[in-house]
Amino acid sequence: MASTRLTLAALTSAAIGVVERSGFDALTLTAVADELGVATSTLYTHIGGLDGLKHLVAEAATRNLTGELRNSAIGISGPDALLAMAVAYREFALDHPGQFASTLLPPRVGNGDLADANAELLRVFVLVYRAAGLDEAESELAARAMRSAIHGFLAIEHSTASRAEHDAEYRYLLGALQRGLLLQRDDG
Amino acid sequence: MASTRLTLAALTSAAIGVVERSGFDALTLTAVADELGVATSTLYTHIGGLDGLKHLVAEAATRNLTGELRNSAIGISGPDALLAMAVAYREFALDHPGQFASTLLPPRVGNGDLADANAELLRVFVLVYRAAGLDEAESELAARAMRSAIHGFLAIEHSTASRAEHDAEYRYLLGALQRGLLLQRDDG
DNA sequence: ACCTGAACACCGTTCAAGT
DNA sequence: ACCTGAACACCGTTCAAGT
Repeated sequence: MASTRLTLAALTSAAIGVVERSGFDALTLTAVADELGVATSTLYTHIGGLDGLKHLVAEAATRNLTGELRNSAIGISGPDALLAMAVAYREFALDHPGQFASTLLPPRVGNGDLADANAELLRVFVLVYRAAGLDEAESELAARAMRSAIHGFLAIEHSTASRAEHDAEYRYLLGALQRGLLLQRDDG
Repeated sequence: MASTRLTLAALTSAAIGVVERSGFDALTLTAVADELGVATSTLYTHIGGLDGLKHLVAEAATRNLTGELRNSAIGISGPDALLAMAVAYREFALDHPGQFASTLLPPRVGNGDLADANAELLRVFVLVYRAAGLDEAESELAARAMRSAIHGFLAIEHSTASRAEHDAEYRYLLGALQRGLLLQRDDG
C-alpha cells in the first residue's frame, strides 16, 4: 500500500510525530505502523521491535535537544552561555514533553547510537566550561555535574508541569551549582 | 483459594517482591496476582488497575528510601549529615534498582499518598539545611536543589550501573553544589 | 531484500455470577 | 463487600507466503 519504500528516516519521523501528538506512553508499534500505512510486522525489518523503536525516538530526541542547546549558546560569552543553555534545556522539556520523556528511560547496553547522541549532548556542556577556563578533565566533571542537576530538576518538574512556580527554584539551583563548580578548582 | 482476605499491605508486599526480584518492568497485574494466588481481576477491588499498582509501589519505595535516609543521618552533625544521606540515597538506588526505578516515573496528578511520601522525603533534606543554619525558606530551596541533583545523577547512573567509576563524579557534584548552596545565602 | 496477513501469546479491563 | 471465571480488546512477536 505504501507508495515508496519505507526508510529509517520516515519511520523515525512518524514515531516522533506520534510522541509529539500523544506522548511517549502512546508510542506503540501499532500507532507508528498505522501512521505509515504499513503492517505492524513490517517494522521488524527495520528495527528491533518495540525496544528498538523507543531507542530510535530517544536518540532522535537527544539530537534535537542538542541542536537547541547549540542554538541557544550562539554569540553568548562565558558563564552566560550556561544559563542560556539551561533555559533552552528546560524549554525543550516543557514544549516537547513526549520527546523529553523518551530521554528519561534507562538505555539498554549496547546501543551505540544512543550513547553517541548522549556524548554529543554532554560535549556541548563541556565546551562551556572549557570556555570558562577549566581544563579538559575538570570541564568533563563540571559538565556531568551540571547536566545531572538539570536533568534531575526537569525530571521532577516533568510530573507537576506548573512552570512559573518553579522558575525561582531552577535559578537557585543553577546559581548555586555554577558558583560551586567555578570555586571548586581553587582548592580542589 | 486464598486462606485469608487480601489486604492492601499484602498486595503492596507482593508487588515490592516482584519488583525486587524481577525489576520494575516486570511489575504486571498478572505477576502480582500469581504471587498472591488470586485472580487478576481481584486486584481491581483494591487498586485502580495497573496505574494504581505502580503508584502503590512508588509510594512504598519512596517511604523505604526516606527511612534509609533518616537512619544514615542519625548521630551525624551538620554538613556531614548531607554527605551521609547522599551516600545512602545512592546505595538505595544501586541495591534496589527496581524500587528506585519506580520512583522515577512521573506521578499522575491527584495521588495524595505519593505526594505525601515525596514531601516526607524532601523534609529530611530540609532538616539538614535547617541544622546548618539556613532559615526555613532557604532550606526548602536548598533541599529541592540538592534532591534534584542527586536524583538526576542517580537516574543517569541507573542505566550504566558501573559503580566505582562514578564515585569521583558523584563526590564532585555533591561538593560543588553543597559549597554553592552554603555560599548563596551570603549574597543572595 | 522487503512487505503482508494470519496466527499466537500475553496482559489489562470489564462484568455477570457466585459466597 | 469480596472474589471468580469468562469474555473482550489491544498489542508485541513470529513466520510462511508472496513480490
